Amino acid sequence: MENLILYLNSIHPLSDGLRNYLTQIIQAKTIKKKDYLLRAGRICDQIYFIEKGLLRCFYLKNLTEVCSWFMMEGDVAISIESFFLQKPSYESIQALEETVLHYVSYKDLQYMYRQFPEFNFIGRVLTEKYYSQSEQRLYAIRMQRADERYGYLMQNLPELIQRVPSSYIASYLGITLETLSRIKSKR
Amino acid sequence: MENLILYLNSIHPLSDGLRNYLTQIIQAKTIKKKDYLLRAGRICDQIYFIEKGLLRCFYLKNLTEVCSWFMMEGDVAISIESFFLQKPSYESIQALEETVLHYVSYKDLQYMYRQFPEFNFIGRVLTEKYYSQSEQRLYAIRMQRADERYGYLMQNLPELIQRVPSSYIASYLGITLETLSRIKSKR
DNA sequence: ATAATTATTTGACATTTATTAAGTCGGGCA
DNA sequence: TGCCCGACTTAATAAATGTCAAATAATTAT
Repeated sequence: MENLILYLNSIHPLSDGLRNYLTQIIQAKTIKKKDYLLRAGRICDQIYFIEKGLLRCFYLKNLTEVCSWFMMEGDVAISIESFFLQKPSYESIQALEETVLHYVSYKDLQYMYRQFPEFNFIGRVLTEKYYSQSEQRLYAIRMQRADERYGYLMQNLPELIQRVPSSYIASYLGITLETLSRIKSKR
Repeated sequence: MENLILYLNSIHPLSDGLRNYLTQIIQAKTIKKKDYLLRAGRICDQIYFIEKGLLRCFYLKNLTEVCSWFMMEGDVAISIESFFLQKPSYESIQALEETVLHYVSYKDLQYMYRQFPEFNFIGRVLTEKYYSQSEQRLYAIRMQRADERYGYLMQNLPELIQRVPSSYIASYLGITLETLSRIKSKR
């Protein structure tokens, strides 16, 4: 938990009150490989900070799973629309490795935003950061040919390709496992 | 400008100081059809609020333009990564119709975030809102077949299809004008 | 109104990727 | 050891979309 508090403090100094409050309400949790952090249909009402591990975010489309993204050490894990709008999630979040998390509830977070105005500064900066990353992904996903999208991932997040099974990478790239296999063999 | 201030106030009440400051620094501007709000290569250092009109955001890819999104009345207009990270933009923003805007500079915005903590609340809420919308777009863009992506746009933003020339819609959907034309004729 | 320009549609063919099916590889375990 | 299972690869064919070219329709300027 110290890590997380230090990180938040580096964005904007935390008042003693906020620091104490955070220390009291931040919870910890470890989930095993294949366990779910969120199941489609439920409202994402916790915001998680990943200490260690790897998660995938996916949804069902015509009975098959479509991988929307991966999250790892240092990332915040939520289902964006579900958490921000507090509506049922269309996507699920599942651990691909044993994962260590810290988290707070949506309610506690809103309470902090009201009670400790400086916390909005931190929330804003983090939201801007993840929003920027999401735009980068949108840019990458928009590349027309599959081998270009793979190349972009290879260039920018080679670690993911190592840690994530090919089937999920293919799903994320919007191609079949077979096409991914052919792209790899051509390089 | 009243509109914009009322809108901000509805998210979180503005202190008198903030309201006065805003009144002083918000600028207005009208740009004509085909004029640019931002050119690729430059840093996006203004954040705009669209009073009336329509803009497109696009970038160059192998000598051809790729449309990344459209923005209209009530939207905030920036190039996300360029503005948040204050780095040169890969995309340009151009008016598709005569457009009336209000805006403030990045510097003024940062000043307000420091000087008027409550403004972070508003900034955070708006960032969350646009982030959610961006995720929806990502979801839509990820649909495999072109006719599904078109259908999604038709369902959720039929007005765009009316106001935006087909070539830009096709570019946004990641297909050729010819394919879009065929999709339309099949419906 | 008319010509000139631009936008959209249509057709024939090429390329990319999906689909289906079969084969290979490597590790866990009876 | 050897068999079984899951993960990955390879091949043949089909479907979706792109490319190029031409025709038609709509818009703009004179």
